[in-house]
Amino acid sequence: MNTDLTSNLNALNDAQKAPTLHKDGPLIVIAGAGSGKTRVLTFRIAYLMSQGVDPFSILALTFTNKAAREMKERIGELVGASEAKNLWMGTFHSVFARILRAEADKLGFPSNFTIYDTQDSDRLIASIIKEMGLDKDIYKYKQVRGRISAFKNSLITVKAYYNDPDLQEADAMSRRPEMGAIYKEYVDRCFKAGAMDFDDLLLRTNELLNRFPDVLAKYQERFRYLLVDEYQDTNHSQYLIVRALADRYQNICVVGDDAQSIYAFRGANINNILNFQKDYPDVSLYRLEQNYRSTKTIVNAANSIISHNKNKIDKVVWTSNDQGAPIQINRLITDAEEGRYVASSIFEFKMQEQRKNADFAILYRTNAQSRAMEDALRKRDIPYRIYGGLSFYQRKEIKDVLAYLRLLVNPKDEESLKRIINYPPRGIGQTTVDKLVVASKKHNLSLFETLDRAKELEVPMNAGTLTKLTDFATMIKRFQIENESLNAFEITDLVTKKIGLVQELKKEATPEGIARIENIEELLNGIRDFTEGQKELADTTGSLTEFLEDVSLATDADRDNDPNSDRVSLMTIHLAKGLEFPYVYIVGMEEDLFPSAMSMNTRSELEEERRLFYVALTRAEQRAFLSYTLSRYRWGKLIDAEPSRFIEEIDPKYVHHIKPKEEYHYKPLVNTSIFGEPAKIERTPREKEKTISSPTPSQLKKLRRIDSHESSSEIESSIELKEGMEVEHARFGSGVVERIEGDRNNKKAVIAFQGFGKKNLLLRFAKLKIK
DNA sequence: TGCACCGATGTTTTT
DNA sequence: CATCGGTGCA
Repeated sequence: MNTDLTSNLNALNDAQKAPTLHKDGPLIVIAGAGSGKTRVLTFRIAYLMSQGVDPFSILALTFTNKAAREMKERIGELVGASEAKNLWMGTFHSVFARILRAEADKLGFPSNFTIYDTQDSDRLIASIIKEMGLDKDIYKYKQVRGRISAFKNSLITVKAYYNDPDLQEADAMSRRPEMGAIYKEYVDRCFKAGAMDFDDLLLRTNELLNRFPDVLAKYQERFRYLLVDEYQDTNHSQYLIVRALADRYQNICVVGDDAQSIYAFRGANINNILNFQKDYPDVSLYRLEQNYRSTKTIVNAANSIISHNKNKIDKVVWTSNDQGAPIQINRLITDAEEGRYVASSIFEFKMQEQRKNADFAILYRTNAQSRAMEDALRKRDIPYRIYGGLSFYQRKEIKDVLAYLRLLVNPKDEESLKRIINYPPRGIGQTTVDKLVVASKKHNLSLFETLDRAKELEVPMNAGTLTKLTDFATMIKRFQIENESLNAFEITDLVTKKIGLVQELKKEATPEGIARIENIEELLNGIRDFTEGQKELADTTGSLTEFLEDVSLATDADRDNDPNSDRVSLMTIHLAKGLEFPYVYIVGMEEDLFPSAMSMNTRSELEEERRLFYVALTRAEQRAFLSYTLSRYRWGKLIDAEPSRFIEEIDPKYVHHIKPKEEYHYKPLVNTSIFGEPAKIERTPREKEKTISSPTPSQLKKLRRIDSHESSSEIESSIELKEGMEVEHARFGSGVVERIEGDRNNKKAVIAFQGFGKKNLLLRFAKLKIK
């Protein structure tokens, strides 16, 4: 065995070593948060390779592409990068998209099939509803899409739907008797367009493995060792794929934590992990319960939260780490103030404890909450990076360019065609498109083919329009020919130049237009990097098809161009899974927001929200901060809020309620630290709530007005401080200015405080009072 | 057919 | 508060 590997293996604890060294046969690792789950997976793969297992026969399914990449890197460090390269690692979606490309013809799909994203699906469903003449208020496309997605994830095909009277009745009962018809039309249209949506990538893989035993056998042979990370978040469709592939050799290793199952809304079935032992009677079960990540306070507080759930595997996560600081709970008036509090707090910790920006994360339940945080961070010049939300590839201008590329790779792609047929405007309007759709149905041709042959098919339209159609078709066909001899970057460059999109945006000369041009340039850079990167890999060609697949399955977290830059991370709790940060702020701890109003109807929904909170809290290594507001902007209106029930569920011995300082709001010129005196806690937060005077509605209005003004810190920046001055700091008490350095916004002062020693404070933000 | 404007409408979470 | 779809006019 590689000596590096041996010495590294010795660094594992016994509980980690056991599953790592388990060679053949099924095993399940129930791993508590922060217990070294990823380590076990990486070492296990490295160990298998050291035992002579061919890397080509190992398939590891991870939850994100990023996780796969990082794991591959770490394995590369253990066994050598060239060997590690041959491992198959990725998300279910990306791995099986590749397999489906190779086998597409068996299912009647072109090998360069398009992957429809959620937006494509929505548009298609909306147009089907419209074409069928259904009431769009009853058939809401998002609900319909959700229903179809649920069917697919449970492997209910159109045929199965029609064979199941219960399903049909359920839809009829909810006044949607045409659900099956929409489902059928949607599937047909996707097929005709040579397109698969996200769910199809799994459903069609199942179809492939079920219908073609030889194909199944091929991949069973190929992937003799299977590893699945985050197994608690697999849905039924994924579960069946794994079971089918593992059936022959039973070398299946799944790792997960039932307490961190947070994807039920997209079909994840927690029973997959709860019942794993039933599926594989010979299974070895390993538990990792020692947490290496967090303080005792955080681990125990998290345990106290999850104990409120009924449906779980019993385990005790523990740690030998220090006790650590209590979890701070802050009450703020508005969401804007919450942002300011977080920014101030981060700032103070940076100064006092010499922390980097990257040591901090702000986690929230919904993407919309990021705005208040961004505003506050910007005001304090704290660099940050947002993950998720509207991802780069979902921006309009990017989707427009990509639509051209998708269309020339797969001319049957109806959604892409509709998107760009008149963008930039070329005089082909809705009426024409509608006529083409009708004709394409009549002749059973794709939309592009119909358009291309509009004349011979005698689609009724005037000569001018016909010419425009021909011009468009000619342009696309020219791109197709060019594409044969160009790589992904060159063809994209050509297309963006030829369609005149950039010129169009330049003409606008608006800030948004400029930003869009920059985005398109960034896209081009991204494609160049991609083609360069692919040159080194033997099994790929750097073709447009591959790039488009990468793009459609990439998440924003994958597009991290400078992972080393020092920034505060902002993301939803869902995206934070698997990550860790020294300091974690969990904001918006309010009823109806977290837990979400949509998830309080059933016990299981509420339990999932609670697991989500568990995930959030266990991201923290050293300190966690919770905050809630009394009112927050939602749909542009100020809504009253109530503290989340989850706050009360934490064992009170681990929390510390920060007493709200009203002066902070009423007199922004007075320098008060947001960290006031520790509140004495004998009561639950909700009881306490009553004793602390809540602002009256008119006061609230006044607060809001102050709130919308400049933050107090900016006003303070004008204070002229000189050496030798005596000052008062809300936290450090009184002190003497020893030295002033820096200029303008970055003016700093070294101040000797009594009892706290010397501190270097940035004047712009330090809350100082001159004595 | 294209564009500017208006009102309705909706927000969980993501591959 | 955004975005979307619909409407009405050039």
